[in-house]
Amino acid sequence: MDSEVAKSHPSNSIRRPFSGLSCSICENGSCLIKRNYTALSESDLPYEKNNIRCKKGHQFIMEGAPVNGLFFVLKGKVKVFRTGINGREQIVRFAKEGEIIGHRGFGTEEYYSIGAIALEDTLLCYFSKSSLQKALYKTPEFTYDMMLFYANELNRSESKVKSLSQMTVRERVIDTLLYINRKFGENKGFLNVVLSRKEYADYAGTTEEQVIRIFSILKKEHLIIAKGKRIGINNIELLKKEISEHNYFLDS
Amino acid sequence: MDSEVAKSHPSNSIRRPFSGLSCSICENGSCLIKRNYTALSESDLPYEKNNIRCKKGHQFIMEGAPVNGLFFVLKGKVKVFRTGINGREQIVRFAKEGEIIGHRGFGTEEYYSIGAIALEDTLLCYFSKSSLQKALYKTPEFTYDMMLFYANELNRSESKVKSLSQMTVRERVIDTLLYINRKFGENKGFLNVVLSRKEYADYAGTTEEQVIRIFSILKKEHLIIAKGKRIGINNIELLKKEISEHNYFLDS
DNA sequence: TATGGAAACTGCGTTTTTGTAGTTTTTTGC
DNA sequence: GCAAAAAACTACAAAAACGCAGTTTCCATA
Repeated sequence: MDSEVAKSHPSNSIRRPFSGLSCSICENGSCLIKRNYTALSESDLPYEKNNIRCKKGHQFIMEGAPVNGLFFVLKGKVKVFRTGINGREQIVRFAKEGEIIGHRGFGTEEYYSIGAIALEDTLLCYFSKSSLQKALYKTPEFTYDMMLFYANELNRSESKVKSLSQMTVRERVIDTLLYINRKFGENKGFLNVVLSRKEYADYAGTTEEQVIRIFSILKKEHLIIAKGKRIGINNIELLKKEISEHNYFLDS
Repeated sequence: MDSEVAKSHPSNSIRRPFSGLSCSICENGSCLIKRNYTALSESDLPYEKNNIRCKKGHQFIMEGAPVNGLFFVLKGKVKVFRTGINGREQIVRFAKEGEIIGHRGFGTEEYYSIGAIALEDTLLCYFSKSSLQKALYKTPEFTYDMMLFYANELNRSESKVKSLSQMTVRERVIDTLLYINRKFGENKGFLNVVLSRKEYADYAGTTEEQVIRIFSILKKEHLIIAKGKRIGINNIELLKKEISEHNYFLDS
């Protein structure tokens, strides 16, 4: 399967770099990287010894720290944020198993412009900048995939620019709920991740009180349900319809 | 010089793809592409016959049109936008000589999510998707540069997300003025591009009236001057200072 | 340089969003 | 399971942003 994907190279299929890295392999201590890229040998993209286990709440990337490489999420959930005006937190995105963290700093910046915190116990794999550059240099397929990955992230980011500049707060909160739903899915009728109202606000670009107010209204309208911190989406079709004019970008 | 840049390949220097294409060459009819990428031959990235001359106000990319390639701005100024809610226009970015237009659609989308209009008489060079993919496939350096270019755009876009979600309208308008100043520069004390108040608003994510109101205030505070549509920045240090907490990303 | 149309401007009322402060509910650690 | 702490909630007041409608200024063109 891997080789088949690799062969189809210059294509428009959305394929995430590192999609060939399998979690189970790294979990059992000795890590052999299952590769998409047949041209890569062990020495090109060596497995770095420091697989990192993060407890819930641990911040493993600090804003402003020098960029030495990037993280690959093997297992768990992560929030990526930056600190804004008056220390107000801006959540850039959420990440789960199979995604890359810290790639924004890879291109041109010397220091991380974001911080990253584990939302639950999380297993990470770390790749140094130098080993990545070696791999990129040697493997056009890999570089091409990285390019597409960035292009995709750019689309998602621009979609957010649009929503922030044109949607009402209510719409942005709904948009956030749908994003979380796409990203983490549901479990027994509730979103498969527990976030505080403030975290919803920090992603939606508003305040905690606004989120609380709008959640209250949505509950009265039977569009969502809330049991404490756990939120469930009752009528996803109506929610989608409400923001359908605004073509939000699918980012599962 | 070109070959020296090309040799330094896996580096973090910000180098725009196509930076080796020189405007003067294309202007005189017969176009020989001056290349950064020594590995590329004429057949890899052929010069497409349709160099396009756009009159001021001409829209050369329509939203929703199929993506067949991308445009390289040889000369002139362009605004890139998308139409949002209630037909409200959202200006995504401005582009000048040496920049790429339509690259967002290149990655994974089949249709342009943006439109592009020439702000003045503009000369464009068009590259088809297929010839680009061939060139990308063959030339890791080129792909790497494209990757960095996307990474850069991503940073700029995320910076905008931050400003939209955390700045006041006044701050966003100032931010826009500084962006225009960085992008197009000044000429005899005035910004080197003429935009309507509505265009400033569409970039800042607010309304025409707000821009007018804030321009009035800034004039009274002697921070800017306005002679009709032409805007000049009087005290750039104070303006920068006002939004200095918010690390806006330099995008010249 | 006169003129018609477009853009810029202003004041004011309305709506939306935010902030404060105090109460209730939920979560967490022992 | 209990108590303390944290988070969620509510009502109200304040601030920010918006939209309309009418006026003035600018600018391209005849």
